[in-house]
Amino acid sequence: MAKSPKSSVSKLVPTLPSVPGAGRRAAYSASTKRALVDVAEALFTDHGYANTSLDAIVAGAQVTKGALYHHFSGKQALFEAVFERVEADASKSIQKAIKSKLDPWVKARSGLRAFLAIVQEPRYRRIVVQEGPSVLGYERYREQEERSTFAMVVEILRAVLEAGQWELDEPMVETFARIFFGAMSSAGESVAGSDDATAAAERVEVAIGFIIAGFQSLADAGAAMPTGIVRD
Amino acid sequence: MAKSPKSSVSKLVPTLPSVPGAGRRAAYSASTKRALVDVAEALFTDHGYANTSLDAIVAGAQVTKGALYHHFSGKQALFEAVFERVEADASKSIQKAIKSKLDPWVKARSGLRAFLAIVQEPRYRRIVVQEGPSVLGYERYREQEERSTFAMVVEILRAVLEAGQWELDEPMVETFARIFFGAMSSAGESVAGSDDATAAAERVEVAIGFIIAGFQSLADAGAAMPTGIVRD
DNA sequence: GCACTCACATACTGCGAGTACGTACTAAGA
DNA sequence: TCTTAGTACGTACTCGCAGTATGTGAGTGC
Repeated sequence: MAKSPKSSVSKLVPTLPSVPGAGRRAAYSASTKRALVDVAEALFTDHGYANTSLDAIVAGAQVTKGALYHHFSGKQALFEAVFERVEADASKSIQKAIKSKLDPWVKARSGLRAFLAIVQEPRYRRIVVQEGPSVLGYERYREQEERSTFAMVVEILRAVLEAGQWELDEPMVETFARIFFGAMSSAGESVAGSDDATAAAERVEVAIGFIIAGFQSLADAGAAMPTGIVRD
Repeated sequence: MAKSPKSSVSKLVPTLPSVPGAGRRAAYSASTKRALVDVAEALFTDHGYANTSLDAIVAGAQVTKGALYHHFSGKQALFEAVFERVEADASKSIQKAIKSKLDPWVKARSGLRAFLAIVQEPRYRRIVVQEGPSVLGYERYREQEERSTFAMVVEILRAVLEAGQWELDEPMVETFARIFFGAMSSAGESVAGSDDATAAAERVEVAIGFIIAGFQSLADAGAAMPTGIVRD
């Protein structure tokens, strides 16, 4: 039967070649792939991964399951594509906020603000924070974060440590980064879930600022990073 | 048809009445319900929520879907029962570790150790940390945490603040608690995912200990909690 | 001893992910 | 320009699984 796919043409024809792998063919292909990711992102954000059917996604993108399974190996792979894009956007946003900042403390504060803004976006909360670990599995989730948002935290942390004349070995930097990253994520949730997001964001800034102030206080007192573990 | 449920009898008969809502009837009922939750916990932990079929659960518990749907409204409700039990156990474990500790700093350190131990248990990682937010949805997840593990953090934090002569309003305590809770969860993950869990746990203790030291340093310097927000 | 209800068991339905296969269009070579 | 190969889909199906409708026998209160 197979009626001609007139519908697929109707979904915004891209300004033809424009891409390296030129040719109308490749352009159309990229277009449908993007359409799938776009629709999937919206539906996953609104209804969650489990409550979003592939039928709904392909209907929204005006294609069929054949197209979907041509571009992605399955539902999870599609989710991962969405996940990566959301993460990449977040990463870029933070990057933009912290570059050009020279003072590491200012850098840290700017990065925090950028992150707090991002974590209030529904798509980031739902797709990355909420569903990410469950859908991708912890391993893949960690791998993804490692080279995006988490990398930003590490970068900022290194700058701060260097400025504070502190020396830490790699595992310890990693540990501190984890702690800050977790603190920020959780704090971000509290901001996003709050009635007055602005006020909540300020409280978080104050709280983390206080922690940082504690660091500075230690630095002023000439404290060294503890190498041993303090027992009761 | 309905062959007599000889199988259901074979799954460890409970020491009969023992419960308030006595009678063999209630005892059997409670037994099968527990069996369902037990098996579900094991399977959810091993294979995750989505990859665990109800058929597998009822098979493991030696009952049928009829029994499951008699006790629970659905798969999600069963998961929630498992979730609550895991959380309750964790909460008890921490409670046990911190009660009897008078010094608030010691209390905090003990609580941290207990938490780091718990977060290394596969069932807690998988069911609470990884799948919880996604399966229950963030609202229900938060509600559950609020009155268990998170409550412990708040309790400890209050003790520390009181000892430090610091005064914070409620929202600010909440904010700090969120931050610490997030830091600990994330740190716990890093511990659980590490090759050498013991060493990783020590690093986390050192790192958080350092943060706490910063607080103490501020306290010694007679610092007040900042009420305003520091701009760049 | 009888009615009643609780605690299940059985059999079925519908939805949704994944698959097998067919087809139109297109880019490249002759 | 015609052929040919492969890409980018569309169509139609299967199978697994959550949820449902309904039956039934063993306690329990009277």
